[in-house]
Formats: sequence, C-alpha cells, structure tokens
Amino acid sequence: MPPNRIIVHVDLDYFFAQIEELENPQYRGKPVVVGVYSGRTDESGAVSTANYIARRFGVRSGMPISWAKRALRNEEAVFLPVNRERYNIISDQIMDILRSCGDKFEQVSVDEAYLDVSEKLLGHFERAEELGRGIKASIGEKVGLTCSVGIAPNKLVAKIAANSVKPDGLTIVLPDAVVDFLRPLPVGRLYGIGKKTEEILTARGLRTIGDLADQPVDQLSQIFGKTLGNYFHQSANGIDDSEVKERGLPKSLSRIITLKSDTRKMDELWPTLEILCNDLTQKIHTYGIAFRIVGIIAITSNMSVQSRSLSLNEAVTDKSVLLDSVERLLKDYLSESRQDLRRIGVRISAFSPVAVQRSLSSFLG
DNA sequence: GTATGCTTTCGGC
DNA sequence: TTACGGCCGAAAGCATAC
Repeated sequence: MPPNRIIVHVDLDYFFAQIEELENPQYRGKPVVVGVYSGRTDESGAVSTANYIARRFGVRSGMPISWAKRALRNEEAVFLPVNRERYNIISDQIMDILRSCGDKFEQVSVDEAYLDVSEKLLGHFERAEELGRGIKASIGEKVGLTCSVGIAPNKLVAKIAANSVKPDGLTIVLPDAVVDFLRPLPVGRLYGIGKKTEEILTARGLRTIGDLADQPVDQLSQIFGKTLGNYFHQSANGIDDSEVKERGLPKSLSRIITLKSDTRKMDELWPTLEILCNDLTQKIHTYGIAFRIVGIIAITSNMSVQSRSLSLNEAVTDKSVLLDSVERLLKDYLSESRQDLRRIGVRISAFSPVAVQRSLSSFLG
C-alpha cells in the first residue's frame, strides 16, 4: 500500500469557447462568447461560457446574451450558439485520455474529472508535477486544449487546488501543506457549504476554513448535527476519504424549453410537454433505466422558478405513466398559480436499471 | 436528538 | 441599468421514523 493517496482533478479551461477557438483560429485574440439562444428574439438567451478575453469585459456564465453584447459593443467579439453534440465528442476523447492516465477514474461533468494515481506513483508526490505536466501535454497534443490541474492527497483538496490557478494551471498541494493551503480560503469553498450554511457560520464569526478548523468538533455537531458537524470538521482540516469511482447511472434526467410565447393554458402547453416526455422516454430506453419520481419545472413570466414532483409506487418506463403524471402535476400547479409560464420542463429521477428482458416470442423461440 | 426520505430550491457551467 | 438557457447535482426545508 502506497504511503499517500495521490488524487488529480482536471478541469478544462473555458471549455465550450476554447473548442470554438481551436476549430476556428480566426477567433483567437478576440472575445468569444458561447450561449444558448431561445429563439424568441434574435438575442434572447444566456451565456454558457466565455473566453478569458470576454471575461475581462465582465462577461460571465449565466448572463443574458444581450448584456454580454452590450459589454462587448466596442469590441470585435464573436457570439456563437452552443453545439453540445460537438462538445460531447471532444469531451469523450479527453475522458478516454484521462481514463488511461490513472488507476481509477471519475468523470464529474462534461469538462471535469478525478484520477487516483496513488498506485501509479507508488504514493510518491515528488512525481506529481511530472504526471500533471504529462496529462496537460497529452490533452494539448491529442486534442489541442488547455486545462487546469490540481494534485493533492484527496478529492476535496485536489478540486480546490485546480480551481486556485487557471487557466492552464498546475497546482500541487503536498500532504504537509494541505492545512496551510486551506486555512485562508472562505468556508464556502468547501463542498457541502452553500449560501445558507455559510450564513450560519459567518454569523458565528467563522469566515475562513481555518476558523472552522479551529472550532471544536462537538460545537459543530451541536449546530449541524453529528453527521454534518463531523463532516465539516474533517473537511476544514483537509480530511476526505471519499474514493475516486467511475459513475454509474445519472441521478436525474430533464428536458426544459422556452415557450414561443408566455401562456398558462393547458391546451397550449400540452404539445410541448408531449415532446419533452417523448425525448425523456427515448433517453431512458437508451440508458436501460426506469424512473420512480416525475417532476415539472415551471418558469413564470417574471422568471421565478417553481417545481412540483411526485413519487410513483414503483419504477416504470411507460410513456403513458409519464404523461399522466405530468398532466396531474401541471393541473395541480396551474390551479395554485395565476401566472403565465415562460419556460416549462419535465424531470425524472430515482432510477433503477431495467433487467434486460427477452420478449416472449424470442424466449419461446 | 439524530437519521432518513420526500419535495422544492439553489447554484455551477 | 440592461433582461434571461438548459441542463445537472447539491443544498435546504420539512415530516416522519428510529
């Protein structure tokens, strides 16, 4: 058994926009903004990713495209629609490279992954820099993209390390340096600490991870319960034993769409919902899974987001059950709300694998 | 008092 | 100030179970 675990976090830099730069060299040196266009008006939509040149002008993920256009009105900026199929192909190529770089591999999202290289490096952190450079060089040579890499004794610290220097960063946090690395950072950088928890901590004068680490574990347990209290205490002290593990089934699948015009009429919403349900049933068949929870997501004219969901008694694959559930949820929702909807979505979750079934005829045959 | 499960909301990219 | 996608997993809030 190696003396240390060595965990790598790889994060592709401004992924969508970087792919566009790679495939269209004439964009390089210009601000590049990739976004989702809803089709309502020419500019209606939101920014997915922007390159660092665009970010210098204040462009951010999630920003309305019209804002980004205004921020870049005096620049020769490039605005592009997302091409998810294309990005997924590149992502698969990169993930195949990364999978071969370590003993264990875990893809977190389209542009992020963890590697466990403990065995490969025999626990020797002295070889971490060479390995990190090697990973970056492989992706650079085979795909042409840059990434930011963090290497540390666990997933928690590796991810924070990768995020601390970007783009094109390589940050190594040795086991002895973990505590000093974490201490000055705000508590919100820890996994599991969101806005609410951060508020509770700040109210008690606990602003940095160091403040949290110095807190007696019993006191944290008193505030958050034993499980969370222990967990926060461990995280703040740089302790994380979670394993790098290839992910299985997705936890949820959803489809959401912006309506051509706002409405709260069932007969105007229904054709759209049927399309969303069709897409989802197709997806679950390709995954070979059944769902037990069905939900709808409604975004009203004033952009407020609401959702409703229900649990079925058992996991199913039927489109008819999905449609019936969605109909019931939407009717209930509409009876409670008077606002028109701008966007509407369907979400399914609580999956279980469907046993591969042989049809009766093939069984008999 | 804590764990678990269900539902809704949040937040990252 | 402007005005706005489509996903996903995690966080949060609550009720009930242990």
